[in-house]
Amino acid sequence: MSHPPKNTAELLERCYLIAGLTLGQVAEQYQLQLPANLQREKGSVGQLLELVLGASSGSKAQPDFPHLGIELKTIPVDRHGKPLESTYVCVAPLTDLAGLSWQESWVCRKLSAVLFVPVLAERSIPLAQRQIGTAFLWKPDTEQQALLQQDWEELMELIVLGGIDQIKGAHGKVLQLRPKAANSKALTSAVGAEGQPIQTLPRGFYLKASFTAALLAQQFGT
DNA sequence: CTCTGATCATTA
DNA sequence: TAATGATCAGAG
Repeated sequence: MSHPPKNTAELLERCYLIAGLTLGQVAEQYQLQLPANLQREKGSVGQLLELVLGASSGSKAQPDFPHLGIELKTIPVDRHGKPLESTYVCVAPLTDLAGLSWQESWVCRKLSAVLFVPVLAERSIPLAQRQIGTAFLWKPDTEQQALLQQDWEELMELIVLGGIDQIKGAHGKVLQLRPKAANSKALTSAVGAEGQPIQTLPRGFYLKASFTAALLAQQFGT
């Protein structure tokens, strides 16, 4: 629907044009149907925003705005601006990990520049009435970068050493590893405790809600 | 199946 | 009620 934005300024300009509007108003402008609820099409809000802002990558494993190196994330918030959910980052690689460094990891690359679009998303509010907030571009500062790197290295070390099935969502301070699959029967290859190949649930990296809460507070003030 | 977009729903 | 583990839809 929208052309990809030429530069960051143009992207932010588009965000400001929709800030304050409801999802229903934006869907109407683009003549799109919103699902009755998110129980089935959980990703529809993100996909609507991708369309409106001109993201081009679809389901490919690369930033939403490749030319700008920017990743788009809608973030559901309550009336106080607190995140209601953790934020998915990317799938976790479980094999062929030799020599993979933080700097070249997908987590580091995707999080180098993230356009967060807050959406008021308390469950009591019908989807069409949910209001889009003021987007902001986040780049991790030195401290945030260090926290992310620490968690990533700890989690990856466990994966390399065959400890993936011991990893719980509670691991990590700001980054967590959780299932990322169609259901609990989906399987992918990984490394077992004895170094042998095993089948396990696919996992993804997520930013904990407490971390994104801090980013929102940093942006908008407590 | 893998990866994208995420939120749901049960547990602790 | 927050957090963890489970799940849904679409593109490729």
